[in-house]
Amino acid sequence: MLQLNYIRENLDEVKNKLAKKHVKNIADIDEMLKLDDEKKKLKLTVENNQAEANLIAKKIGELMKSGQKEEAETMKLRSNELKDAAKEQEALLKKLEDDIYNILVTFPNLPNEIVPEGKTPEENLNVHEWGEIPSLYEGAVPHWDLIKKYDLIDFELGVKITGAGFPVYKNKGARLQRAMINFFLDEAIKAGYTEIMPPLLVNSDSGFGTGQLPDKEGQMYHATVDDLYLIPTAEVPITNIYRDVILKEEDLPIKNVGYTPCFRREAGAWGAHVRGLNRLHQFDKVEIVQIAHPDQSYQILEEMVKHVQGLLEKLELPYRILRLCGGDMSFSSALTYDFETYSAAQQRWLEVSSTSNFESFQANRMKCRFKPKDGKNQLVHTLNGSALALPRILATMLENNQTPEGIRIPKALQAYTGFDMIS
RNA sequence: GGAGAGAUGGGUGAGAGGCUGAAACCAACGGUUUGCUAAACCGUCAUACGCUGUUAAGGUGUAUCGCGGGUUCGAAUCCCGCUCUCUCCGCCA
Repeated sequence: MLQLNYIRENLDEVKNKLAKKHVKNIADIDEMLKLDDEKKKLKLTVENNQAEANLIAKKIGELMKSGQKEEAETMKLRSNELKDAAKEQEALLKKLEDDIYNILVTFPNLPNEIVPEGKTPEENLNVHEWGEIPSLYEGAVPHWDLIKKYDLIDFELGVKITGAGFPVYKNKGARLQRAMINFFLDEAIKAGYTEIMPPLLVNSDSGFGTGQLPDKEGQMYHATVDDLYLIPTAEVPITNIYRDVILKEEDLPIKNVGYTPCFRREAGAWGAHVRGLNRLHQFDKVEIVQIAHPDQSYQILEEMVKHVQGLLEKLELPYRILRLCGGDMSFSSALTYDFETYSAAQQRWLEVSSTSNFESFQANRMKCRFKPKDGKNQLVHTLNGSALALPRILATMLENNQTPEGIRIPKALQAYTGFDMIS
């Protein structure tokens, strides 16, 4: 959520930046500011009345004590007058506040200056590429065939137990999952992150804090009996640790990492390209989250990007980094880097990580602030990144490393898997 | 699932219609003392949004004692509803 005062003080800048994100209702800003002017005026009246009422109440107390009953009764009349007037005004004030808020929450975060112009994924800026795209041997196949051939994942079994998009990992497939999770967690711990094992269900306050609610309610599984949501990413519980918290300046940055399964309904998102591991309702992900000082957040974003690069390079997967253009960025993000690995059998790039700086957008919702050495409390910046999401990593790894003899496991993982070949 | 207790500032916890934005203690911060540390002593120490002020210092108003409503001139305190937490019993990995 943007800060109203910031919008007011930087009106042109805000409008330009929203245009970069292709926001349609930019004109609503003027309407909102107009409502806010009205609100301020009304609020002043209400507060002045309240001040008078408070004063009267105090005086009545004194008069009663000193036994001046009649004077007290006269003052009560004035107090009642004020009260009658207040009722209507307060209702109007509340409506104004609601209206302003409802407009305010429709605006996405402002993009950073270096975000490329553009509307579609094609306009994302390729900022880095690493690794060689492997040429596969004759007879190489996509991962959905490999998993069957080597009995690593059983989608049909998942359908039987739960439904489409809930794979059952088996044998070396299951062990590989466990190995990757441990590898990713260990790498993050080495980089100074604290491991967190959060709950997998969250309440609606948490869903709101990180921005899944109210807009993306349909994307989450909702356990209605208890009104809890299955987390779509560890970002939700791990970031919400700091909801309604005032941190000390020296606590920053806070670096947390967590592995969790992630649950996504992906309502309406299923189409032709989503075979195999490309899109699932349940998948595993290791997420890094940082709570940062505003002055440091971009430096930290670079650090997080480097961390993800390190993981992909250790896994020997060719990848590229895209700086997302204004139109392709998420609602809350100020700057996002997407990582894609090249899947040689599908001959396409697959998104495996998204690493973003949300600046104060989430912090404003969550009311997460820090106390500077001097001056007023300030909102923190929040950042997170997948490090990494497993399914597409697995897909690329299986496809790119396939040989006629079997599938080679990257060196960095062998200590975790206990095997170097799937055959 | 059954029964009971409770929700107050960073923490513990007092307060039971006006003297309470809230005692006391702890923590934190600043200072005095000190060879250093400790101790002792003094002081500061909630948040948001307004108004005023040079976008300063400061002053000032309103709101907030889980949330929502009610009673009252006046509510942390009384009444109603909701939510959550804890304890005991039951069930259970």
